[in-house]
This record gives sequence, C-alpha cells and structure tokens, in this order.
Amino acid sequence: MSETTKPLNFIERIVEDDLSNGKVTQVHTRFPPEPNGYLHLGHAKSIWLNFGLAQRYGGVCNLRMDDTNPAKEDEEYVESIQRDVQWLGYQWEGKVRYASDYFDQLYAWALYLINHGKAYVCDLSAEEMRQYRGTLTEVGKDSPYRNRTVEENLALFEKMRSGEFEEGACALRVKIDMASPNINLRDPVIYRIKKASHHQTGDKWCIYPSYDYAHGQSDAIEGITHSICTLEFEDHRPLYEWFIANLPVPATPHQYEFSRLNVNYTVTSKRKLKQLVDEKHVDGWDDPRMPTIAGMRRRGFTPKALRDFCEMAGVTKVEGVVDISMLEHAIREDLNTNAPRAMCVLQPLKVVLLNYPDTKTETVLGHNHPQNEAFGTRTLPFSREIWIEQDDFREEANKQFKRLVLGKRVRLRSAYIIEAVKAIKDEQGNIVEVHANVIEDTLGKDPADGVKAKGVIHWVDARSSVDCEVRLYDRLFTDVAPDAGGKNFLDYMNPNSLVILRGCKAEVNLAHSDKDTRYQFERQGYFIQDAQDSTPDHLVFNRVISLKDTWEKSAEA
RNA sequence: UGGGCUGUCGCCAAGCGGUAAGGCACUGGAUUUUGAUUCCAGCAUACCUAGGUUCGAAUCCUAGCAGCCCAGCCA
Repeated sequence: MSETTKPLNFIERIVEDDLSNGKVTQVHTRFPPEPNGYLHLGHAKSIWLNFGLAQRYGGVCNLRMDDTNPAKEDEEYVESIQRDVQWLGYQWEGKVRYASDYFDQLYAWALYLINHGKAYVCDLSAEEMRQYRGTLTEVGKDSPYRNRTVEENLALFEKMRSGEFEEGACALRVKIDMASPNINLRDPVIYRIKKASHHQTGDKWCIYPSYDYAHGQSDAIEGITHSICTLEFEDHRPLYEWFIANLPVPATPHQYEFSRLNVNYTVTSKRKLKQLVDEKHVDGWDDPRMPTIAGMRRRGFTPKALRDFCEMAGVTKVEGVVDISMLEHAIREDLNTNAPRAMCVLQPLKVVLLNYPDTKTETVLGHNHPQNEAFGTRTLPFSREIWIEQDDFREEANKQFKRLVLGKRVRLRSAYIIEAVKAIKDEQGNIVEVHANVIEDTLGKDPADGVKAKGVIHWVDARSSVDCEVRLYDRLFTDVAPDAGGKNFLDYMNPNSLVILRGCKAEVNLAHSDKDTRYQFERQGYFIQDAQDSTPDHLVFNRVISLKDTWEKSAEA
C-alpha cells in the first residue's frame, strides 16, 4: 500500500471486510428514494455512495422507489428520479424496483406474523395509541387488543384488507415490547388503512405497509447486502433486524448509517424546497438556483463535479456542514480543464480605434484553451469598433489597476495592445465611448518601443458581435444557515440571487455553438446556454460559477 | 431527566498505543496575453474537559461536558 492511497471510509472498510472474509461474494446496494419530491444535493451523495460503492467493488446497485405512502407520492417524481440518477452517471441493475412490487409478499409475511402470534390488529385510535406508547422517560403499556387470538386477528386483518374499516379505525401492530427504551420497539404499526389509489398498484390495496416493515424485507427480497441510510434511522436498526430475524426472508441484509450531507448557505429539505417552488420564490424545481439535481443540471453543473464534491466531503457519522466553497471548487476544477474559452462582454462600453481603418476587418487567432492545445484555435474578427467591459476602463487609476486607463495601454486578449486617448461622455458625465489607438505590430508580440501593457482584457468585435442575455446566479440565501434554529429560511433569501443582463455582446462563434457546451467566458466565469430559454435567435447564458477573483476581494477595502 | 449517535485546524477529514495525512478556505511569493490556471511556501506543541493506565495516549480506562436523533396509523 503506497502512502498516497486514499484512506477508506468506514463503509468501504466494512465492505472490504465482508468481501475478504466471505460474508458476501458480491456487493449489492440500493438507492431507495420516496417519489414524493425532486432529488437534491443530499440525495446526490446517497446516489454517489450507493452506486459508487457497487461500482468500485464489482457489485450492482438497484434503484428502488420507496412507495409505501400513496398519499404523498406521484408518478412525476418517479420519472424525475430516474432522469437524475442517470444524469449523475449511474445505471441501476435491471428494472426500476418498487417497494409496491412486494406488497403481496409483505402481506403474506404479515399473515405469517399473525399466525405466529407476533402481530395483532389494534383498535386504539391514533391519540390513544400515543398515550399507550408512553414517553421518552416512561415505559408504555400494553394495548387492550394485544392478546387477541390468532383467528380473531386473521379475521380482522382480512376485513382491513377488504376495506370494511374506515381509515384510522385500526392498524396491524407487531408485538415486541411496550417497555423498550427504544420507542421504535413499542409495538410499531406495520399496516395502516389508507383508502388512496396508488401510482403503481392503483386501487388494489387499501392497506399499506409502513416504512419499517417494508424496507428491510424489500432489501432481503432484492438480495441487498449493505443497506445504507442516514443517521436518523439508527434507532430503527433493531426493528429492521427484528423483522429479518422473525420472518422467513431469503437473505439477511444489514443496515449501516452515515451522516447526511449539509451545505451552508442553502437548504436541503424536501419540505422547504417544495415550499420555495409552491410559493413561487423560485422558478420551479429546476430553477438554476435550487440545490436540486434538476436545478444544478440546468445551472450547468457537471455530474463529475457533483461526484467529486461528494468524494471530497467524505463519508462519516459526524453531522457537519460542508462549506459551499468546496462545491464551487469542484465545479471550477472540472470546468477549468474541460471548458473551451470564449469571450463575451457583459456590460459593454464601445471603444473606437481611431487609427484603424473603418474599411478593414482582419481575423486574429484565439486559443480555445491556454493549457491544452488539443482544444485548438478559433478565429476572431477584429475591426475599428470593439466592445469592452465598462469596469475595464477608468479615466485615472492607481498602479494596482491593470486595465485600460486614459493615456495608458492594455492588451486585448489574443489581439493588439491599445492605448486610450479620450473618454466621450454624455450630459450626465457618464462615459459612453472611449477613443483609442492600436499600437502597431503588437499582435503576438510586445511593442517596439518597449512600453508594455499593464494587463489583459477581453473584448468583442462590435460589427460581428451577437447580442445575448446573461443570467448571473448567486447563492439563494444570505445566511450561512438559513434553516437553523427557529429561523424562517424565507427571511434570508438573497434578493440578488438572480441578476439578468441583457444586451451582452458575445463573440460570433457563440452564435452557432453547441447548446450543451459549457464555456469559460474569459476573465468572467463559466457559462452554459439555458436549456429552457436559449434559442439561436435569442441566446441565453447561465453563469454556472464565476472565476475566482482575488483582486475584487482585496479591492473592496 | 430513557435510549441511540457524535465530538481532531475557520469548514470537511485521516489517524485504530509510538510521538497530528490530505482537501476546501485563508496568507505570502514565482510564472502567466484570463487579477484565472499552475507552482512553491505558510497555516493544530495540539486532538471536547478532567483525572487515570503506560517508557509512550487523539488512540486504552473512569468521570464529566456539549451537540444531534427518537414519543407519525411519514420516510
């Protein structure tokens, strides 16, 4: 083992142990979302963990809809889930599974428990059941229905199944221990009456199994070896194991828990994300500011960046909060090496090159990637009028300012060095145009007089430029932990999370660019056309992430 | 105050009795036709606290402290 080997996380260690001592011959995991909402960053980690683990150890991973509660679920979500998993780069084993595929088996096992005197139909109301359950510090007491005979329970359960009872009238409970310090073991409900039609099974059932009853047995049916879930299910593990031990299941899966992913400056709770969508604080589940997989995809994040981020954050049982800068680093790292460069002026200021003939147009060569020649080159038209960024010109400035200043020189990226001679202003004193001169023979070389340019700025040829709309996204919340404590996360929404810029000037090459290509607009950031709104006639670019800007930071003082 | 889990740099995170990896962030400096990238350097005498065991403890023991989760016929 070399010293550069990445240390294993605790789950990988368990898997390797199980593999080496023969406890399992092939790793089989599963990603089990409930189809009641869109997947988000937190799910991305679970997907990465479950599918990644299987991939790394030569195993397989199932995709299973945990659809035991028809009241909250919808087919729309089962479709989005599949799209998101595949987009992240993973493929599940066989067909998509549903917990509802096992309703018949689960029902048969419920009968088995009844027949073995381990389950009973309880007529206590929800309120009564809560009282009987006891509290965190007081033991519960047995339900008066706990000792019904097998025959009685069988008959009652059949009536539940056939729809003879109203919702809430009774429930099937498993007989464990009302005095257990673990409340999950105080005779939990395993079947409840819900007269709702199910997105997969229609109206076949009016009783549905609970999560606890369905999950482990589904794992057993599918031959899952490592059932990975989040920390809040730790207390459920004894129950998970109880079912596996008390039912004639075909396998003995094991549950392991890791801490869910939390990222600062954002919220990842289906409830809150749904609220943002329902109350129209954002544009929908795929709003580019949303931490949903659909949102991040539209924003322009890459699957690889998301996977790398999950890996960077690690797998432990510590409930921490990962800094969003780690996510930003992951996407910048990927895009820096993989995004071709282009130029686009976001807030245009016209520069007229006085000594450049109005009739002339030449082409200069631009490198599509400064560190990778394989990206090739492209041609850029160059003529008398060009656009530069308003921020890149000042009438006067200190020596820190490495851009265009009146009477001083600056290099136009991939083109000439120019020298500003005059600022044209409107009545209000706003600079509306700059006059400048091209320094002769500076294409690819320093000026003959030895007076070098102070810096390099991007530009776009005015005559050939293409207008476009650019959407600048920033974090959705201004607070590090918008949903912490008793805070109302809506109070911390960033009013500038979306800034729309119109009339931006893109280099011609972008007019017929591939819609899925992420570009680096030099000196600006990484951009991708909006999948929804961008058309050849009206280009719309989303900013995935800005470039790091150490100057802007230090200049704020 | 019952049970379960967790506490190592600002944030993640290695470490598993032999004298504190790495990443993010940050700070210097070098290179640069992107104030980007890259590079190089710096960044915990210290591991929740207090005792103890040991030649030696972040790692073992004891006692505390702090945080998170559990009283849905949600998942």
